[in-house]
Amino acid sequence: MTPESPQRDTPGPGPAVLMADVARRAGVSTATVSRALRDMPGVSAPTRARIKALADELSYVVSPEASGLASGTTGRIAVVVPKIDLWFFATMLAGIEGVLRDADMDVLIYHVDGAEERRWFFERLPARRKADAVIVIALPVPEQEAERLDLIGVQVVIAGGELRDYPHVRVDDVDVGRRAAGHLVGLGHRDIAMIRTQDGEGSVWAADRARSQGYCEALGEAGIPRRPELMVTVDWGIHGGARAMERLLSLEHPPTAVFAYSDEVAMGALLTLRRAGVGVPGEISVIGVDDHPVSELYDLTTVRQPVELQGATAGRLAIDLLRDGEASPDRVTLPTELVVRGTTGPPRAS
Amino acid sequence: MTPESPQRDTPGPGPAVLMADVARRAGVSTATVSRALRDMPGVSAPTRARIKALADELSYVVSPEASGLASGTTGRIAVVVPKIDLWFFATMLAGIEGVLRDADMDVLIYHVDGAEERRWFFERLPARRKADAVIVIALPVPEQEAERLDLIGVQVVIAGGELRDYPHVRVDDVDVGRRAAGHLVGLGHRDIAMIRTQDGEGSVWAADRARSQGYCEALGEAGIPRRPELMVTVDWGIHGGARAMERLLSLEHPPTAVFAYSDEVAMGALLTLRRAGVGVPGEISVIGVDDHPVSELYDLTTVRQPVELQGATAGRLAIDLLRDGEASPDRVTLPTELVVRGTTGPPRAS
DNA sequence: GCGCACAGCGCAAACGCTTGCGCGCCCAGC
DNA sequence: GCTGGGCGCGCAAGCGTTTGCGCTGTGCGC
Repeated sequence: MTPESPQRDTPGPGPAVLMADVARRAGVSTATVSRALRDMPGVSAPTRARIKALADELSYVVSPEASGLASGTTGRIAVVVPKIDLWFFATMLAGIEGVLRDADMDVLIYHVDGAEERRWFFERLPARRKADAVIVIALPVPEQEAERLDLIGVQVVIAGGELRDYPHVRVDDVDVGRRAAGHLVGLGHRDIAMIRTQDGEGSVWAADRARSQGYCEALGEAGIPRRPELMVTVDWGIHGGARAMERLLSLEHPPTAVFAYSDEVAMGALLTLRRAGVGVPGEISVIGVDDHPVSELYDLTTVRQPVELQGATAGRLAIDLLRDGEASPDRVTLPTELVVRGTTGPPRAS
Repeated sequence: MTPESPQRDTPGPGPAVLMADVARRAGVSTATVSRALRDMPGVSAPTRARIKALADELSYVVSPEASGLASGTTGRIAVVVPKIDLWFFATMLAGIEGVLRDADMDVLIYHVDGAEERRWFFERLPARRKADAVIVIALPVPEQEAERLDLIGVQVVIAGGELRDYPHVRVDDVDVGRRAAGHLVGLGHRDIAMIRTQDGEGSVWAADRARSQGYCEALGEAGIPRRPELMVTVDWGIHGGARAMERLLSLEHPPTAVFAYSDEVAMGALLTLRRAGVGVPGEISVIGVDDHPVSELYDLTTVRQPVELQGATAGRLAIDLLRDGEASPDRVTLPTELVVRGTTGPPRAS
């Protein structure tokens, strides 16, 4: 009779199967199992195959804790994301998650929404020691708080913007603004408004500032005098856009064209225009930024930016940085594209 | 003078400070430091205070890997989320993240979008051994795949739906459907359509099935004969809603009211109606589900469901389950609420 | 005045891996 | 036939915490 041995062939609740179990059944040491499973040299092909098959059969998975302790690595990447319920950030996150998953990295998220949470995050740095790298999706951070990121002790990558000297992936928002306003100028508009945005706490984000600058530059190059009252600032989102448009319509000389910070803002503006019975683009043209999934449906002219790709690129950057130490360009600017649809046209012949 | 070139390998103040460092400086053993920092008994108040202050000063943080290895716990909770770029899921995630962060738990996300990724996820179970619990945000899973969740070896909680016998947090979607359709019936409508949805791959999700059932029940109770052609199924989202409405309008006897699976679908329907010049609610009433942030702006009547709260509740449930083993009710149904706004009204007197 | 209980703390054994090093063994080259 | 060099693998020392247990010293009851 063979000595009674625990028959936990069928994995299930109960003590997890350890590397030692695999090693024993394979008749090798745990060292060899470890090397075999991670495709490290020093294991013959047959042995490696046998071990892998066995591990598979026992549905063995390494303990990330133990592995991490021993190797000094976590296999995780932290992602700091503000306003996760906004399309832009969620999509960016999806892009990041995709490449990280393909690289067998886990994704830890830190939702940092608002100034208070931001302060808390940078004060406590809860991500410390928990990941091999940190990806921060663009959010406004005072220099003083940003400095604390160095304490985190791992690579930091910025997605969708820039921060200090950290490697980043973004689009050229000044160019975006110039392009959008330029399109309107090219159509013959001279009274061009811009709807700027701020978050719920009144902070203007860097992307907004850049797009505004582009807008100003485009008007300047066209020799169009600035009309400050055509620049309105509202809270993000559809609501803000709607309110902004109301303000613009109430002007003595309303604009003939509007450049909205984002497509969502533009949709809000469109809503107000429709309610007010103002023809688009007959009386007023509208252009946004993003190419939000529903923009096509609204026939909205926009400057498309590759959001998911920005996330994916940032993820890849983080991984490369981790592996090669110093690889690939570490300041990436992705291209944008003007998508002309039905909400922009020449100004009404006056 | 130190001609030594600047080391770029100093991303932080040298090697991380360990518990042993804290212990030495405090003149105690690491055991005491460990207990002190985690507020465990066996440490005098003065000692504890001294240790905490010191740890703070050295900005010490425990190694999650080491701590995890020793304690057999990870301090992490995995969240499985489909379609993270949709408002519903992102908001649910935000709710979960909030309570978990407050409980000092980290959140690992697994974006499982589509059948292929789903199969892959349940086949490999990449979350295994990586978290103390898993929260699955409702997605359709074949029984055969769902069974594999047991292999994960930790608590599983379902948010926004049900799955097998796992504890869950959700709303009563049958009731939601009954309520929405009931509202329309109450207004006097008899030709009530429903726009159902499927995901990009043609699967109808459980919530949709439930709401449809509620719809049928409401009509049945009112003695309204079913007109199968009034039940159309389209892909999620605004686009789907728009297309569905087009189909309904092309019917020989179009409905006088439409119950859309969600607010986003309803918005698509509204868009089509506006384009077609159909008065709302004059000629056709529209009701959705969710109370999406922009629904108010569209003056959309809807059945509100507490999305973020569902997430938060699921998170809390997971934590309680972890701590007390078996606490609190583990099958929670949150209330919904009919929000009557401007897109529903009595049918046109015929 | 003698124990006894208990508070406060240290010792050291896990926890489950990774990895530097060393030891056979087989084969090729002289 | 000897030797040198790999290759394939095992040994064992960590990796930084947690935690059961044991030790000391104080205060209290009798």
